[in-house]
Amino acid sequence: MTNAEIQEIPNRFDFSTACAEIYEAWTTNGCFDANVAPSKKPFTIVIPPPNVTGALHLGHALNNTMQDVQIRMHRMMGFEALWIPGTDHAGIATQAVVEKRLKEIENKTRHDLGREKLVQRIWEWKDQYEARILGQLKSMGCSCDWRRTRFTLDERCAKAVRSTFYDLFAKGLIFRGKRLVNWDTFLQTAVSDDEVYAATTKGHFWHLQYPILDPKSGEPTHVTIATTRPETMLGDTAVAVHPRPTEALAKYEQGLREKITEANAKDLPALNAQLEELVSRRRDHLPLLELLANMARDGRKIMLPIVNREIPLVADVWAKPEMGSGCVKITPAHDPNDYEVAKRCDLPLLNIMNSDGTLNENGGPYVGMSMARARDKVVAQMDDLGLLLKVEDREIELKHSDRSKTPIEPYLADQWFVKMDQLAQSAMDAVTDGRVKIYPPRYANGYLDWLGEKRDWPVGRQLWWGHQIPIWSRTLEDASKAHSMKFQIESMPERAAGLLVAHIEEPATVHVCVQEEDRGLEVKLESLGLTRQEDVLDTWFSSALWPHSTLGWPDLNEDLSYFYPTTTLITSRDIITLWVARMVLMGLNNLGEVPFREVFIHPKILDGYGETMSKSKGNGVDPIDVIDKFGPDALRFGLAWLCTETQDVRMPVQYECPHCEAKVNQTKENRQTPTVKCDKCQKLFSTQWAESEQDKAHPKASVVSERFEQARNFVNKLWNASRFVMMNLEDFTFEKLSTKDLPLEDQWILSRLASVTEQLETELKQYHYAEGARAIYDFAWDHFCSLYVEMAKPRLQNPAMRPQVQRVLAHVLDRMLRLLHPIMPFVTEAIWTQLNKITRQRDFITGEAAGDWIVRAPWPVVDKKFINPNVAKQFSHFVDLIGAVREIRSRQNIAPKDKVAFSVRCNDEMKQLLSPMAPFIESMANATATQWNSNPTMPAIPAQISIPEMDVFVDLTQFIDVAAEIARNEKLEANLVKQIQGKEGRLANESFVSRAPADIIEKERQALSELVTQLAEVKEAINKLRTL
RNA sequence: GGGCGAAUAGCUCAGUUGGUUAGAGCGCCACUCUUACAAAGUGGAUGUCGGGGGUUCGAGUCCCUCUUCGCCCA
Repeated sequence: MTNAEIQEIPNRFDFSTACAEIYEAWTTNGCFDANVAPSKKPFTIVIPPPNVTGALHLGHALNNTMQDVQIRMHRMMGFEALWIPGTDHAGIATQAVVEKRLKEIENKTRHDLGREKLVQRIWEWKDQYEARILGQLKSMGCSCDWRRTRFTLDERCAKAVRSTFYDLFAKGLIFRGKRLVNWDTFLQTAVSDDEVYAATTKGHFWHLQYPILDPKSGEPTHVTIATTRPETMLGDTAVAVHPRPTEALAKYEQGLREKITEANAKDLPALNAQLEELVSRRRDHLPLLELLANMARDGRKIMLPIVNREIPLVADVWAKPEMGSGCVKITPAHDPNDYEVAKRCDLPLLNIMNSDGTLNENGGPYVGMSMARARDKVVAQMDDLGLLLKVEDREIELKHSDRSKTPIEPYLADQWFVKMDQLAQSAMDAVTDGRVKIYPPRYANGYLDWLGEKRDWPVGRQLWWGHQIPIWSRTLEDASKAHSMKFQIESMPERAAGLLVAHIEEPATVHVCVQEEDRGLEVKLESLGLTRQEDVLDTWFSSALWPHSTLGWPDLNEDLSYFYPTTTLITSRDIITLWVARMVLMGLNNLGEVPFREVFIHPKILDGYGETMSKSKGNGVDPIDVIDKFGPDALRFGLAWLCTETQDVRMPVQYECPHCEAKVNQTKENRQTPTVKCDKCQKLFSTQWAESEQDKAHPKASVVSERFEQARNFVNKLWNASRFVMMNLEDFTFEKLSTKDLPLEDQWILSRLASVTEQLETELKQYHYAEGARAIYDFAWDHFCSLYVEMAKPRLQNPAMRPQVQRVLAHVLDRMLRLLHPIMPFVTEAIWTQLNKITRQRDFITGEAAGDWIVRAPWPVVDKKFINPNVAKQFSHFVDLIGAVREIRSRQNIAPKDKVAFSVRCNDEMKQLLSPMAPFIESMANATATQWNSNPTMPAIPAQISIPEMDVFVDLTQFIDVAAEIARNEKLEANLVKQIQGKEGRLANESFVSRAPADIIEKERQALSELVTQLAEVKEAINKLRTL
């Protein structure tokens, strides 16, 4: 490259065109491909597969940047670095989105379309979003091995899922049972606890009376119960009362009294009121409860109104004597607690609801009605019957489905489960014994607590989008027929071949699990009257296999044995239990080996109000918007800078007005509206919510955050520093430098470079991204650009010095680029390419010529002999001196073009050290030192600054602004007085002097005496200035 | 109700085993187009470290407690 060409390099890095080209070049040259390489150590990461439900937001950008930094760094370090990309089918979420659109646009339900056609639609959706997501990752610079892109519903994953399911079924770890599930009546599927959120809503507490059948004399004629869901009375199969109310009440009272003795004043009145109420309850109500408990033991029945069904009065501890009437209705098929009661008391389970949320034939007169409508009817009828005692207003914690936002109905359904006890234990052991390390370690608690509950995992979903459960079933008339069918099936040759397993579910259902896709076998089973289970598997079932299914398991190939276990998993804290824990137990089950050695949990990105970003809230930021405005390197560096260990990242975001480019803060009010009016130009722009033609006619604003400006500026700084270096490499000659006889500034920058290399490496390996980013930022900006490059300027003008400073510049720039590459891959690659055009020989330590791609360049190896704390200390004197002169200049308002003179009071050693730096003092502070000695002649009008081991006297004869100088000194004086008082106070304190360590006391004494000297000098200076 | 975390400059965040005058970026003020960079340079101002107690010669840092916020679990 000629000098003229270098001069033409623009002074901004044009990321908008360059990055796509660079990325294209990386991929066509196979820079991200990883293959089995026995001579190298593998470094493997599987991507937490993003949902194909929607596009990626900044949280994903953070997650993937953190992974790419590790992958790129380790690739440079010589590992065979593999990053496997892919996406997740996200069963319920994706089906819900597609169904919702189907309803909105075509007014159809999934049943109008049928299973096959709906699934087809979802595949189309998936194709569209998968492409978008992978495109976003590429725009961010993610260096995945794209040849290995997987999807949790693709054939390979399907095979892994099926093998796993079959294996667990064969081991007896999969079973079907009736359970109460969270039923989403809109989507008509069970949803797991983590797909449910609770919302406080206004409701009522209805007090109802049920007549007692044939009460004996002295016995009550009715029991009173209270409920927030009166319509469920239709499904009541008992009323419960506590078996030993006196005892229970006494125990409750004791607890309350204990609480009162420990309570603080604030809570006391409420607790005392509670106690008072309890006492009166014991007096007035307890006899009735004892009577009812007796009646329950005596087998008394109750006539359930409306449906006129006899139900028993039972004794069970679930009925709390301290609450309400002390009696509670039992609806086992529609309430989790009641379900437990029914199991204890052997009560029938009566389901009153259809899957669509209407009442079934058990709903008596209200069959076919929605639950909500039935509620009104039940209440009205009970009122007519004179059985409605009262209605209270009450706030209720109501569970809602996260996907459809409709209230959850607890619903009794057949459900498939994975037995968790052994599996959970294996995953707990892996963390407790350190085979899997979680960073930061505090997150291990939640993981262990959750697994410790060992709750069976409900894996069935009543959906069409997902891996269909590979079980064919038939319910026979009786157990013996079931057993003979099981025997018949087990006699088939496929059984011997290990392709099927049959189990009996009591009393008379045969379940056959089929090991792999085999239409012939399926037909055989179907000819025996078996049908396939309709349910699909929970998405997390397939995600749990991700670290090994992506590597080809169940085929035991080379990739698997080389790259598995993966090295690290980088993810967000909200899926530690749902995903991380399940990957560990599945990896152990399937391969006998943990899926990863380390787990790094990174912070979450919140909006300006501290809320998590989400598409539905409208506060999500598309990383592409940030990339368009600031470039991918700025996005990445900005995220790394923010990625600290303890804090989530709060990120206020702005709309950028497409008319005038003004920033409009995103608020809770405007983040969900289709259009927003610009504060500045008052014109309307549209947002992601614009749907109507009218709204869409306004240009769309991108959503960005000012947080990335610093990083964008840093990219630019780096670009221009590189440009400067390249402009000065025209006559560059390479030579390996000896470490001896280097001038101080060269020693210093090489020392700093070695230190920062070590520091960055250590920080990044520990996932301390923010610290690493800060270290390299400070080095690049403050040390390299602001100091070293500035000091290089006069040396470059000097023919004798020019060759060496060129070499140091080239060397440091080269290594600095490599250090920055994992965080800022594009700009470093762009500069690398330019540098290659000038010279490939830049590293004077190794002497190796640079390769074509920085992405494949070796990571700089720290050469500890360059680390020199002494030089760093010496150099800081120089920095102090420059700072002192500049401060005087600034305070005195001396124009930059005006040269000043100064003298320095210092010892001989300092003179030896700093007087050779005269050219730099000249170029960086436009100042000349006239004297360096222990007793310099004062200028006629001096401005004095004391810095460690030196007093600097700037000659102000030409420039004096007396008032400014007095002000500066007075401020200094006040500051010194304050400090002196503090120190004198401390040293006058008897106990400080007697108890503090001697070195601390000595330090204080010395500091004090220096301060006293300085104060005297400042005072003298002020006096002198006043005489002028 | 239980657990984890947070509260430091106007904003977003750092702050090592307790030890001089608590830092960064953005923003703010002043001055500068000095031949890499005005997305820059130089200098400057800005803090009752959430409140209250305690331990200590010494607390942003350790302990207790309260308040507020976030997340997880029940």
